[in-house]
Amino acid sequence: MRIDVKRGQEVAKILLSTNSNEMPEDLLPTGVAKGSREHLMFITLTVSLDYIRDAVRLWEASRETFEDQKTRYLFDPTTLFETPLEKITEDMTAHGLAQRQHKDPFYWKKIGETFHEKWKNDPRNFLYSCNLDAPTILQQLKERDNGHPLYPFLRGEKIGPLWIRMLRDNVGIELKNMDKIPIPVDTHVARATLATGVVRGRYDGNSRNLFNDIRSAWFESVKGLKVNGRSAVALDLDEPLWNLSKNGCSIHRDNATGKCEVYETCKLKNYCVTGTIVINNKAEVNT
DNA sequence: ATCTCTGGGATAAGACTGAA
DNA sequence: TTCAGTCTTATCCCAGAGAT
Repeated sequence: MRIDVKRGQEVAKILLSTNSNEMPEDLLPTGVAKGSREHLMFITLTVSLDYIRDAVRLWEASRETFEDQKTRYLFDPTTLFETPLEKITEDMTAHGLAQRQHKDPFYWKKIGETFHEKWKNDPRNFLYSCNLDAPTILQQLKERDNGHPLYPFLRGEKIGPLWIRMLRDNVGIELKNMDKIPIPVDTHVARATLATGVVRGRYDGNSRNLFNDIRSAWFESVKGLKVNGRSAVALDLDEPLWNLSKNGCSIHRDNATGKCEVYETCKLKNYCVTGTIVINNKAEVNT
């Protein structure tokens, strides 16, 4: 695969200059103050389940769970620590929050327990212990206890950087060295990157190597660009790329023409490439 | 003839595990 | 460290049954 940095810069420039669209995580549960500890817990625990499922519905289910007095405790680390797994499982199912009926509640509880036991019930203590340095936070998420991850689901290659971005964009926490954090590559970011030809060529195999190329592509492409008067970072492209694919590149994109349903109005239509783009747990690309 | 419903099969998806 | 395989369930698609 070839990484076209020049093209990446042009695409990034256009994406950064367009108004941001709403993301599934932007809506707060009623009664929660932006930037509060409750908000931070809401974002932190919900994002841990933000994979292999419809993101819009996940965040909806999580809001409902928070707004229900009977299940709100699921967002408090100390109560998670004290509550038996069976009860947590039952309550996470009530509003459709748990999709994988065993794994989701088990790891949700585990994350809560870690914040209870290590960080006095408040993830902000964890962030301060990392000196609010984004790369340190990512690295510390990998910590294990007797071989068991302390932050399961939060520590992954996609979720980790996604959490960092949400800390900045949603919770409003300023972190250092954000330029060192890779873009969280999910199917949408991958499809948008490939459909715009920023990474292109032939690929058939495990998607991991391809995703590495995509991360490099955006690291390189944002260099020298500005957004809101500061230097742009790769994370700034997560939201626009995600929406680009969600609303376009992945909806009935035609391999032969490269066009999708919103082609005519898309600001990036001049960058559409033709050819196969298939992203599953394997990737098949020929653009 | 046309609809609604049901169930089976395939598919998608990212983290995790364990083997190499 | 890398790679292949496992886990898990909503959703889509389609065939066939049954209802109108």
